[in-house]
Amino acid sequence: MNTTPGMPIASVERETGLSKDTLRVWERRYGFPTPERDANGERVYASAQVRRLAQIKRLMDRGHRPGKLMTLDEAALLALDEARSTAWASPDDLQLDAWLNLVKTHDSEALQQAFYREMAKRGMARFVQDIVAPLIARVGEAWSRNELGIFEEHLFSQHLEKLFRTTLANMAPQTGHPRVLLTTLSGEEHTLGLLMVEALLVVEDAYPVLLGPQTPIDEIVRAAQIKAVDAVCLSFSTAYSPALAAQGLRDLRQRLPADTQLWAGGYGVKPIRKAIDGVCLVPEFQDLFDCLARWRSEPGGKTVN
Amino acid sequence: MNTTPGMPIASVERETGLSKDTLRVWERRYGFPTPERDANGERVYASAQVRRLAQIKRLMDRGHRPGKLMTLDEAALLALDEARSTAWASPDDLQLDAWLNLVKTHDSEALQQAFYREMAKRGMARFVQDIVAPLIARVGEAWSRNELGIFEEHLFSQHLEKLFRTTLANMAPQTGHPRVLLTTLSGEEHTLGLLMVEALLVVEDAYPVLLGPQTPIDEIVRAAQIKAVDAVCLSFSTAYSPALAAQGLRDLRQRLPADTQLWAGGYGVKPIRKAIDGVCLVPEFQDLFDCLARWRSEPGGKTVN
DNA sequence: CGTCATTATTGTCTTGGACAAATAGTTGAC
DNA sequence: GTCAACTATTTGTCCAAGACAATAATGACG
Repeated sequence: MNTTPGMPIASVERETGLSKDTLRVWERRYGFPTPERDANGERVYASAQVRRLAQIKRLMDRGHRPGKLMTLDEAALLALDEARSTAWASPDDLQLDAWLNLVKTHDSEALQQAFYREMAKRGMARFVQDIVAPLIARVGEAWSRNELGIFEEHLFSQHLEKLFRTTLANMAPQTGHPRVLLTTLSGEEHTLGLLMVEALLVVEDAYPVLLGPQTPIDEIVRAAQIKAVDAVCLSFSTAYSPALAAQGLRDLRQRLPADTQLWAGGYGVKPIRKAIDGVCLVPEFQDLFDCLARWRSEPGGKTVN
Repeated sequence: MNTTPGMPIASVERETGLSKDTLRVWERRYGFPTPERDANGERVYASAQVRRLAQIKRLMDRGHRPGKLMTLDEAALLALDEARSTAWASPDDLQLDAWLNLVKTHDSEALQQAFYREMAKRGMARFVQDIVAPLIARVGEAWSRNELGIFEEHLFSQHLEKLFRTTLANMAPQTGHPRVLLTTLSGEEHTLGLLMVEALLVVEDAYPVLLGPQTPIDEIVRAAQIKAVDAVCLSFSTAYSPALAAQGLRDLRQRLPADTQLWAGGYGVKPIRKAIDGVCLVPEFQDLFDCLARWRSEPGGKTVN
């Protein structure tokens, strides 16, 4: 029996990354979503609507506004999804499509081998920028289009995690500058971004200190002092609310010593338009090298205001 | 003169893990916390109260109830923090104390080397059961007693993750029976338990499929079918509500094919008294070997596709 | 001492209103 | 035509007080 019982609002919040408040206010303003009610009068969302909400969230992270998206039908939303895929055509696109297919068909061994081969061929920096980052975006898009499920996405993530962990273990740096603390704020649980940054920093002779995800702000401050790092680098995925990210960065910047730099990277910082004082926004991996170069050009690593 | 002007409710939610709703209802019911208001009438929490909220949250995770905790003063809370769970001494206890001290003093290199040495000495199975699992419990206790911070706990977890990932990568099994899917339910984000189980399964010639944490139930079912596993193994940490775990296990058992076994492990299943039909509870690692042996002795277990 | 029914506790959901930050649209000066 | 400043709209988050179901604690009874 494949009955679709529907989910409560808390599950929808977890699945889509849209807050309960947002879900309720959308229903009030736009007339979408239209959840049923259970015996207790609480919202019960049909799974088709949850999928659509996730798709809308993806499109919003790309810059579209909810007011416009709500008026569109299924076909129009799908057209918007397709639009960008074709727009960003690059020489590597065919290869990425082939790999996306390996993900869809759960061909774990072929995928793993292809990863190692391509990393050896291009070197770490280009591998991360040209292959891994776009492929992660592709997988996310495919997920939002319901072309693959959470299962495939998790398996894909596990392969990448394994790849980076083993590669990094073999590179094992015990020295280098600057020393960079890698973590995320509470609520951001994606680790892959941190691993990619760690790999890039290691090949650039920096010394990353990987702390894992979800560290409260005052613990980040304490860790930065104890580990004597020159910079703190945070990662934000698309799911993280830009407003929360900006607030967290301001909080952290205030408590962190002035001579400790603060970098913020990942797709989640792209929607942040307004620059935050004393925070270096790193929306693309390329910008990470700029941050690194800027630190190295400064006298003694001291920040000059 | 307070250097920290205070934080909005969203930041407190992020820092403490208490929902906005909970924070507001506590204020209404118990008269704590007592945030100031800004010009717009929105709550502004003093950092001292945020620290106290975090402390209360820790005590609640250990089983205390908020209604009692709210009436206590600073000293009484600290007394509860210090209160120790009954620890029975074992020959390895001194060694565990020494290692806990390495965690407290952030001596990463010494800890890592001690781990590898001890694993080589005892073998994987005994290393996991006698050293890693008790040490994780120790670290959890020390954290709840405020003897070490989230920073130290994160660093400790990262070392263990690195250890297991690299060891597992080198063992890299491509075959073996039974095939076991490893994951957690949504809401349980701890991965270390899964990695330990994976290591034990590999040395026992089973074939684990690591899916990572937080897979929705219907995706677990789909993954089990596609990967043609003989069993699904879930992990629950102490933080996970036993009632939620039991409910999730019943739901999953109902949707999973009858010939696919369901194992549930971790400290989180210990409080589950009532056996669940068709679910094998694995509170200790030793019980995992029993499950494995039982599968292998069953007539259906020997059939290889 | 265990088992069942009752009572207390506690987190989450509800509604509808309000407002500030961000974005879009408009006007005017150069 | 370009850029700046001003106004209008959009949009996410916060607030209040009430309600209820799930969990834990308590008491009654065999």
